[in-house]
Amino acid sequence: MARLAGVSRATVSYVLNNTGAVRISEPTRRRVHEAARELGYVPHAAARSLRAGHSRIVLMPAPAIAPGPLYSRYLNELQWALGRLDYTVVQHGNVGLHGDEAVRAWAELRPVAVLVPGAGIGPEGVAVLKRSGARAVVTLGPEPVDGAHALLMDNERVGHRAGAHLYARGRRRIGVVVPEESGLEIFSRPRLAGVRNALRGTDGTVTELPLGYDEESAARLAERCRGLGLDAVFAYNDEYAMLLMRALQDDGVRIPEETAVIGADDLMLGRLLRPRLSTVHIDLPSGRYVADLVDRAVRNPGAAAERLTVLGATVVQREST
Amino acid sequence: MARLAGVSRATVSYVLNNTGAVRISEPTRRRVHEAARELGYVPHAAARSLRAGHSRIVLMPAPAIAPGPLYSRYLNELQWALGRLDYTVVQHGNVGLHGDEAVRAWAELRPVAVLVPGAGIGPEGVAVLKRSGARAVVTLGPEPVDGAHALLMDNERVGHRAGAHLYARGRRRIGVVVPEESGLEIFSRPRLAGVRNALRGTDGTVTELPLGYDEESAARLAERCRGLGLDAVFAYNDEYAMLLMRALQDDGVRIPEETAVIGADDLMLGRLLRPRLSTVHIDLPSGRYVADLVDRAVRNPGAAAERLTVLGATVVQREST
DNA sequence: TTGAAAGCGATACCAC
DNA sequence: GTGGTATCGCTTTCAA
Repeated sequence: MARLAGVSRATVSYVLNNTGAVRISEPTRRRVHEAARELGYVPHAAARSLRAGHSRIVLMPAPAIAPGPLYSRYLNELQWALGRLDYTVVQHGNVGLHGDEAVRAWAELRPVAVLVPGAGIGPEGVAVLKRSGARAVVTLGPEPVDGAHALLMDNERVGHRAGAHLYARGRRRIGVVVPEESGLEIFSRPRLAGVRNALRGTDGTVTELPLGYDEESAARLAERCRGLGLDAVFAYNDEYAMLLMRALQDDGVRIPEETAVIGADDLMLGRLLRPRLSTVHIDLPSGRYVADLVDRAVRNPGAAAERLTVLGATVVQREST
Repeated sequence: MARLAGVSRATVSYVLNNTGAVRISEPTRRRVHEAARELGYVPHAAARSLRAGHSRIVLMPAPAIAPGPLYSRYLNELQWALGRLDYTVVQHGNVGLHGDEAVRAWAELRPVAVLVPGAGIGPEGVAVLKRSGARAVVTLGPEPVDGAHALLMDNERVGHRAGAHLYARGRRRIGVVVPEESGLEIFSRPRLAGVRNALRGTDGTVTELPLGYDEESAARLAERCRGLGLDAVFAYNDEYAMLLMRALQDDGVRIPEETAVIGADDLMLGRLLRPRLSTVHIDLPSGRYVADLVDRAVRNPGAAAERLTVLGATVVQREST
């Protein structure tokens, strides 16, 4: 390539990588830089990582369905933080690939670390990734996976907080909205379980309420709520809560007097409703924090897998409960 | 590697790639497959694309700020469609990189095609990508870029539709909400311009209204609206519309009688407000369609750059206008 | 039907 | 200081 600019490729490599051990004369450096710019030279990541035996790629599977606005904000923060540590963050769009296939598709890129949200991987998957050169595998999900570091997003706790809050406010017949949309079970099931646990051993009851993300479904569910005699509902997140709350109001149900409603995720829009929507605010770990964990794991691949619970959940009471 | 399983690496390559021209004996194939599974062998994408001279990677820069829920749905559809055509979709998290730097970071991965949303690239950028082996560069944005195929997201039209609608409903003093959050200008500026164009030469006036995504900002703006004597507002999208509408209502403004409000993007949540929010529904091209365009461009890199306007905008009148 | 060997681009070591 | 050269994992051509 740019050795057409007068020098050998080795020299080019030295110059462009600013190798400390070897000193190149200033005129030569300039010639190389100029030639590079002129030819629009861009190093070949594949060749480099082939030679080096590893890449600086941190791979994340792109989620099949956006879990909510929270996630994309979080993702950007994380990308920024990893970028500062000189990693290249890459989201792999493996829609339609499952389990093993997906893992192999990720492994082909030989990422130095893999960040898996949800439940997209098992112990064998982790092993495949590690054998293929990944120095760190980090899961972000409800439970740890053997061999991988775990950031435990304890959604069970979210449900527990909501359940305890409603019970403390005197509610006994509690419904829990679970999205019908598939791909959200990883989050919604633990939230439901959390409510159940909060009410276990009390006189409260918990009813699962499937809800599709559309108005007809909400109208049907509102009607069903009436029949069930519920006095409170915890919805998967604020969007589903808004949907149901509207339908209940249209049915003449007074909120919170007859039925209390609480959501989760603390979206801006929940504050706009009347009554203002109570919610469970979720604290995700900062991007910095996760980025540092990844970096530590990469530098020290032998270390024991860390397991950290990283999801703070606090009830924000507004007017709907 | 798996040649420890009895055969040469060439044979392995044949078997795993199902090469048609060479036939391998069935027992050998089995031995190779078994060994591969046992060793957890995964081909090395870098080595392959180094040798082949090209990859199957379609690269998209990950947007710094999610333009809305519409986008993630669209992205998934696109990823799925490209996956079916055997491309590997990769979102490059280049937060903090600008212009040229970002383009070079993308080029390092030697993608076969690059899909750039927004205004993230200029003609020189396209040239760099092409020199580095990209067989297709496609922009999704307001205006075409030399050398690249363009899917013209004509946000000007969105604003135009909204402006024309409001004017037709008898409104004359029209405010246009523009997000204060940076990164959204690519979408918001053309929408504002569209309203201006729709009202050019009439007795209507257009006022730009900056709005941050929070309640205090909305309250301030609501007050300002009163002073300006506006009788209609077109908001950047439904979320900003909801925010402002709530603030106006809290100020005692009757909607739509005193002030009409219309948003854009046709989000589910807009229907839940009272009055139901009017909106400009946006038709994005199907993932299939864009995937086919990319595939055509890759197969036939010499062809002239296609320029297609791919954004349908229709006013959905509900109760707020 | 299989094996040997060249070569993709970048790098690191070793001579000059 | 600088220029050859072997090397990474894989595909492909050529020979056997």
